[in-house]
Amino acid sequence: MNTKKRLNNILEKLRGQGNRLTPQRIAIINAIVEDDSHPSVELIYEKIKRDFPTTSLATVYKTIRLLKDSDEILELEFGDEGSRFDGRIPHAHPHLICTKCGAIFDSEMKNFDSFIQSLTSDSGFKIQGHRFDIYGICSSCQD
Amino acid sequence: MNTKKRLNNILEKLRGQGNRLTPQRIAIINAIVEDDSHPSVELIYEKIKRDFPTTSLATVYKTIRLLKDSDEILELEFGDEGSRFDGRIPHAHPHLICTKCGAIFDSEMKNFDSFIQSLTSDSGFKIQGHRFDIYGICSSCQD
DNA sequence: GTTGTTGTGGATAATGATTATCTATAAAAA
DNA sequence: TTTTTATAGATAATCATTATCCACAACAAC
Repeated sequence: MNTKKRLNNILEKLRGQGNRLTPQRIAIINAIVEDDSHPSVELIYEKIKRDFPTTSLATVYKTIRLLKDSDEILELEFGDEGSRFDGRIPHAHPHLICTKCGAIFDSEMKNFDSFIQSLTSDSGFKIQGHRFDIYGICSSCQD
Repeated sequence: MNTKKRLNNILEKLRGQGNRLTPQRIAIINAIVEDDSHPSVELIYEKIKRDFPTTSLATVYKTIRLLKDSDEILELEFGDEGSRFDGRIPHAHPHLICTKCGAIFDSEMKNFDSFIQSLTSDSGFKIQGHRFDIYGICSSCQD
């Protein structure tokens, strides 16, 4: 699905839940959905302020929360270093994280869910989700 | 390696690095090393206070930092909910986390490192480590 | 288009786990 | 025993995130 279509789908879903579609909100959602770099809150905030200079950081946080509650983004928490967000692939999947430049890359793996199932089959767990981060040095930073 | 032997190994390593072995420090390290429940800072703190009632929370944090810097414990950060610690298996490995009772179980998997290598072989990453948490309901909580 | 209702934006205080700071004291060496 | 200096304990500071407040704008009804 292309970005514009996904944006409209999300806006419609939110409207259907009784939320108002303010210009700031639309701008924030659009910024997240079109960005595949797994941006931080601060980065989204800076981008939005170009068009809406009076935007508050709280508004960014509130809109992100809205998207999370609707399962339209994936939050990757990093403790002290704050969170990064995946607005393109909202379901859990492995990420490759460069410890040098901070870049985050998606690593879609077919059958990853079934892999987890087999890994945990003898544990008696009823699996609900996961978080899989792989740390290393990206190819660019190795040069 | 049994717990007592591992405790002595850690204490010797720390002493060799010029650190002093205070009774509080030994007690904290022992508490972490003998506990396979992946305790929180607060839990360790409460346990230590039984024998050393005047212990400060800061001392627990400082000792944990010491162990981390020596790669003798694994910290599992959970953002708001604080950290949990694996003092038995200090290297990265998958964990099963019960979203109902909060219990954390180890999931040692042979060849997990080579699995990661194969998963990331076409990414150009030089792998350094990982974090793999699997969320679900443990067998006890399903009853 | 106008009006009325109410959810939202912006500013800022509050939160809470973790860290930094400071000084008396205890660990280790001589 | 003495001396040196790292550590324990108490507490303030930090910082990402959340809560709170009210003026205002989004949307529905007319």
